[in-house]
Amino acid sequence: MPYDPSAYPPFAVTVDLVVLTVRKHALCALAVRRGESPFQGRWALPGGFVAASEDLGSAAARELEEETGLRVGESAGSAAGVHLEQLATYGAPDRDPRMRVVSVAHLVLAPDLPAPVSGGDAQSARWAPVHTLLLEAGDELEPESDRDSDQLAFDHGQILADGVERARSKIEYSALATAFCTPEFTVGELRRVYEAVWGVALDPRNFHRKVTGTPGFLVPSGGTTTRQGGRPAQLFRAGGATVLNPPMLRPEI
Amino acid sequence: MPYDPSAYPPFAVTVDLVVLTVRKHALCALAVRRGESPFQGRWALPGGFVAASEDLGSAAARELEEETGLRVGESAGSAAGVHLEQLATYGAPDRDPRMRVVSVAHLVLAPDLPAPVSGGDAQSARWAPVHTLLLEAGDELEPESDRDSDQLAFDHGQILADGVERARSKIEYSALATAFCTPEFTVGELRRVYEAVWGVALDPRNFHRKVTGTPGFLVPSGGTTTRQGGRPAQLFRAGGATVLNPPMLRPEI
DNA sequence: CTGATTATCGTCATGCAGACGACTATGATC
DNA sequence: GATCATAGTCGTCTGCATGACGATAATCAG
Repeated sequence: MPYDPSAYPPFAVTVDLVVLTVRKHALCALAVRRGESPFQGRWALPGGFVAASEDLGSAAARELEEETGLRVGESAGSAAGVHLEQLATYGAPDRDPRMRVVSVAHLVLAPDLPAPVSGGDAQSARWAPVHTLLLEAGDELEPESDRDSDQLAFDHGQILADGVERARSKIEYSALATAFCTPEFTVGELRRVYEAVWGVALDPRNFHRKVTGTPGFLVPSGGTTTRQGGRPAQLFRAGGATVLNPPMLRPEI
Repeated sequence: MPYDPSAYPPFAVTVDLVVLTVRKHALCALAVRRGESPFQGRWALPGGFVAASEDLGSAAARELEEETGLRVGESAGSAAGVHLEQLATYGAPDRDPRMRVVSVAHLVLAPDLPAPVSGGDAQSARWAPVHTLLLEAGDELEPESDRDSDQLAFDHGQILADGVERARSKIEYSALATAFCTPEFTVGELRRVYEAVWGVALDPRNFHRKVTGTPGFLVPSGGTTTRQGGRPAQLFRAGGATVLNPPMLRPEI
C-alpha cells in the first residue's frame, strides 16, 4: 500500500441520524423535509457533513442538537436519558447522485418530546411512526397517505430499518429501553416502551416481576404517580446496569 | 443544509479488516507488517483505500482476497464458510497523522488456514493470538516479546478489540461459530471454537446436547472422523439457521 | 490387552419464563 | 357515597432449558 496523497479518491463524509422515540404507543422516528434537490420536498433523516477536524460522534451530537435541541450526555441538561451510538456506514457509489458520499449513520434513543422542535436548518421536521416511513413499494397504503412522498430520500429507508432493528434487538439484552423514558418512570411506562418498540403485548405481571427482579435495572426513586390512571405506581430511575443477564425475551411471532 | 460541492471537507476513506480465525486453541487475528511511514515496521490490520466507484463491502472483500486469498461468498470457492460483515467506522481527526482518514472496519471470520498467505502487497503477514496484540501499555509482557513493536499501528488496537468483542457476543446468539470451522466439522471442533473465542472451558456433554438440539444449527453430513483422536465423531455441516433461540450461554466469570 | 482420549447418552436439581388468579388503590360515573 | 373501570402489584403452578456430573462407547497408542 504505497502512500501517495493525491492517489486516494476524494469522498464526502456525512452523519445521518436515526432518532427514535415512543409517542402514543408507537415507535416514531424524526424526519426532516428536504429543501434542496435531489429529493426536494421528500422526507429524509436529519444529518449533515462532518467538519474537517470533527470526530464522527461529535458531528452526530452537533447535528442532533441543531435539529432537535437534544443534548447527549449521561447526566447533562434537561433530557438526561438521551442515548447516541454509531449504527453503521453506508457508502454505495450511487447513493447520492451528486457525488461520492459516505454516511456514518448514528442511532439516537430519546424520551417523548413535546414538539418536533423548530429552529433547525431543515424547512420542517416531524415525528412519524416508523411503520409509515418503512412502507415498501407494494405494501398497502391507506388512501389518504402521501403515497411515495412518504418514502424517505436516498437510502434512508434502509438506514431507518437498520436503526429500528438495532433498537429492537438492543432493548432485549441491555437496559437501553430506559432511554425512551423520562428520568422518572413507572414499570408500566417502561412496559409500554417495550410494547411499542417490539409491536407486541406483554403480560404486565411477568414484566413487572422481570424488571424489578433484575439487579441494577431499576432503582426506586421513592415517589409514586397516577399519571397513567388507576392505582398509583411506584416511580423508578434507571439503575447502573447496562446489560441484562438474562435478557428480556421478545415473544415469538 | 445548502449544497455546495466545494464546501465539504475532503476525506480519504479506507477499509480495515479484522480477520479472525482459531488456530491451536487460540483466537488469532491477521496482522501485516507496515512497510511505510508512519508506524513503519509495526504491525497493523490489513486494509486499504476504497476505490472511487467501489462499494464499502466490495472494497473489504477485495482487500481480503488481495491479502489472504480468501473469497467471501456463501457457496463460492474453496473456503465456503468465510463470513464478512461491517464492524464500525473510525474517524477521529488525528487517527492518521498524514491526513483525514475515515476507516470503515470490517470483521471477517474464517476457518483455520494452513499458512498466513503470501503474495499480498504487505511485506509480511502473520496470524497472531489476539491476546498478544491486545496487550495494553502496563500489561505484563513476556521477556522475549517484541515490546511495543507488538502494539498495533494507528487505532488498530481499538478496532481489533471491538472486532473481538463483536465476535464473542455474536457467536452467542447466532450460528456464526460455524464460520470458524471447515465445511464439515464435529461437535467437538465446534466446541473448541467456542472455548477459544470465549477463553473458557465448556462441558462437552451439555454443549453436545445444546448444539444438536437446536433446530437448524447443525445438519449431519453422514460421515464420521477420528481426526481429533478418540472415538469417531459424527460430521456435521452448518444448517440454515442464522440466529440461535435460545442463545448459547457464555459462562459467567 | 490396557490405558488414554474423545464422543455420546442419561439423570437430576435448579431456576427462569409463560399463563393466569387474586388483591389493591386510585379516578370516573351514577 | 357506591359502583365501576383502570392500572399496579403479589402469588402460584407448570414446563423447559441449563448446569453438574455419572456412565458407556469407540477409536488409537503402547
